[in-house]
Amino acid sequence: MDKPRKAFASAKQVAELAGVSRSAVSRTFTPGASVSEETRKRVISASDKLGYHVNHLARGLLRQSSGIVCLVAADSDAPYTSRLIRTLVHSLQQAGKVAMVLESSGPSESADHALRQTLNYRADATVVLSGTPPQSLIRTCLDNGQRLILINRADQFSGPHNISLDSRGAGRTAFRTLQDAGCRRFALVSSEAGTPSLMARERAFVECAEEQGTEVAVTRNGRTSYEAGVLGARRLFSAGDPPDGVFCITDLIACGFMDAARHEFGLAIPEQLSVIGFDDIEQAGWASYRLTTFSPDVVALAARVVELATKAGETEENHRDLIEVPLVMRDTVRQS
Amino acid sequence: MDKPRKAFASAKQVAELAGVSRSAVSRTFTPGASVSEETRKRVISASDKLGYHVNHLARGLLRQSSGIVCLVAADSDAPYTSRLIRTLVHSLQQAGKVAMVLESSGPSESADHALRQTLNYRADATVVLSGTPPQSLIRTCLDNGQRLILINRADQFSGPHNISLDSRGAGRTAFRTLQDAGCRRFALVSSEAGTPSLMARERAFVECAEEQGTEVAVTRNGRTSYEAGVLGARRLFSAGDPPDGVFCITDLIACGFMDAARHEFGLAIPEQLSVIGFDDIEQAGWASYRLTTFSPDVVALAARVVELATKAGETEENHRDLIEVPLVMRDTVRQS
DNA sequence: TCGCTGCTTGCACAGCTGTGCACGATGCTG
DNA sequence: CAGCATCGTGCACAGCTGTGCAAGCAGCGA
Repeated sequence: MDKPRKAFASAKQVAELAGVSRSAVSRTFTPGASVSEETRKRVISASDKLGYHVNHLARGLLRQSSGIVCLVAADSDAPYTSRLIRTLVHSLQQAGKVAMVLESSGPSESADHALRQTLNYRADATVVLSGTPPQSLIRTCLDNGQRLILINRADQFSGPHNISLDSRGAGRTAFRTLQDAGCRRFALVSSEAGTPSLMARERAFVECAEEQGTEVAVTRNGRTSYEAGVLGARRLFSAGDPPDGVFCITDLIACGFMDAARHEFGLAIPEQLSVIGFDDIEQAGWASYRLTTFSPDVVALAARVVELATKAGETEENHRDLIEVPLVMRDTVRQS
Repeated sequence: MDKPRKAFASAKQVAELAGVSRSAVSRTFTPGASVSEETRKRVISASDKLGYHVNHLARGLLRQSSGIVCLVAADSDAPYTSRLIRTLVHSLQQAGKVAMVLESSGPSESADHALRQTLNYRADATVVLSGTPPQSLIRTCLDNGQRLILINRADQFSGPHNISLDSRGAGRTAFRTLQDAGCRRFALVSSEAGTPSLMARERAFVECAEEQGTEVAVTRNGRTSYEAGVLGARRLFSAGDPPDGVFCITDLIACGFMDAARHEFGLAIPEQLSVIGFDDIEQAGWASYRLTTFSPDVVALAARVVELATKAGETEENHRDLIEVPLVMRDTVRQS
């Protein structure tokens, strides 16, 4: 190690080694700039020798665009969320951007601190996947001209792009499907998270039932998790008048619900009990579940996000996308 | 919008509004710097009014330390990997760093391009979770003084920090546990990924069996996934002499293996078949599986990584950590 | 009152890059 | 051969911050 100080080579050093000006080096690595083939060769040769890599911090400083897109999520290890994140990370890379991931769970003070990173690093855009970031921060993002993309949040903000899955349609379709399968006593298993998209699905399901003159037993337990489904099943099947058609607001909940229904209460699915989920997580396709569920097109969603995050010009205020979510029929709803 | 140009406020503007020098602003946001209470108040008031946020790009440029830690992974949506990533992201945030996530799957050319981002952004450290980044890039990282932390890779490099789970011990414990449970015909279900840690577990299990004078049926199928387990079961149970004690190299594989064994071949677990996994993913605890498996302490692992990524001074060359992984007994191994 | 000490504060520089502008060289055309 | 367009190249500036250094100022002891 003969250079303990300057670990990274700078464009200046490359220029000296190649015998050209620093501008030439910069232009070599700027697509569309005017450089002769001769000097380009020499610059690339020199930069390879020195292991030169353009410093994106300095480039971002000058261009007012860091190339960073922030993804903020809570519970980013949940199956659906992690799939979405992975797809986004991949798509962003393809588009020449890079993803910075922030966890917004935990004490709100620390989440607040974390979210400020998106401003500190001058992210080109911020994508809010879940969780409830303080409104004040969202306001701050908007005031600073931060491009903000909210997924599945029906909040009313003037400015950010909104992309939502059609929760309303899904809730109604879920009810009709269960009804068509011959179910009579309906239930809804949810969590206490109170996310806009969860609430919308709940409301749509219940409304649709009321239109048909039917009641729905609703149970909400803790976080949106496997355990929430287990607890939901215990509540519904311990009391009298157990349901035979259940909409679980999430696949994770559905898995817990089905496991408890089968192993604790000995119920047969779909013979005695029909179940529908939402998300189409990987486990929904596993042989132990074969869950009939709504399957959002995550790739299309990610593509749309990247498009919004990348497109520089148009700041169409208060843009809204609504994506329809098809129902995938597997084996947890009785065939009529 | 009265400032279409300069979206973000700079320290200079804050200084002007507060009637102090720009240095004072800088010092206000630098812990341990010398500022009077009077000016600090005025600076903070002004910066709140302007929505000022320190530009970490410029700060990183000057300090030669960006505050960014890169996490590179393949298949980052697999349950174990996503849990590890989430834990790392969280721990890094607590330590005042921020995580940049890179996907190294896909065509090697694009992965190569993605990995260069860690150099472009002058990351303080790079953590390789999985996948097989080209050796040339690792070399480049090291040459540039990049702090590199390899997890579960037994590669021989002089320089990077290595943290590994004790695959060897796990493989041996798995065999002994199955043997003690009375199993006679052993099998190993793995993937074709050929990751160092997988290979080490395989070898240890087979070696231990050979020491006892027993043979092991080994099957490897595709990627490390649920399907790999399904295919493994089909192979092992379609041929004659089916096994009664199986070590699945991963929980994901174990889930697929168990589902196929039960639903396609009607086998009872653990009565006719004992299964052990590795990773202790969330699904391993679900009622449908209740899998006996090895449970790495992800939180401790993450803490160690953060410690290595943060500690500035000591560059103890070629450091190696080996973490023991306890076996969690659930219900998939017969009680003797 | 004088000298010394300690705390603040401003100046100026460094850190690395992208790009407008001017200038020189080169090739093409009449 | 002259004039012009084209292309490549270097200079210098901007973008934003952290910090060493020197200077100013107040306080305190003799």
